[in-house]
Amino acid sequence: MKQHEKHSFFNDVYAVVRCIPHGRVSTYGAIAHYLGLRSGARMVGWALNHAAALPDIPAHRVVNRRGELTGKRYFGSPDRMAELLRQEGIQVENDRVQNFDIVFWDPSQELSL
DNA sequence: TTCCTGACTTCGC
DNA sequence: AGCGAAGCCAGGA
Repeated sequence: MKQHEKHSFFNDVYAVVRCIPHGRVSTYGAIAHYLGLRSGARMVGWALNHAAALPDIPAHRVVNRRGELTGKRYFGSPDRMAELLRQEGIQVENDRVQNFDIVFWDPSQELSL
């Protein structure tokens, strides 16, 4: 993959994450699938890791397919990610998003481009 | 160059 | 239901 394409992939991930509505969450796999990657879920997390430095990327709204806060250890404080979600009205219990099927936001279903 | 690792997902037992 | 292994792609050593 060329440098320009990688840059574009990063931008796409950031754009989708920025579109996640307040109080909703999405998953790595859903974003990867929306971007056309077969199993690029790990790449989404990898891109988000680099996006952690950017303040306007709500990376805390991206969890794994079971609603688990797998990326919490990259938010500085261990409970930072859970607190950010709770501030948006999302119930978090034992590092898991409650009512995940309700707050789940699928870009390929709700984001029409 | 090869080998290992990872904010994941899916399949099999 | 829960756990382990494989598949996946990109970067770093």
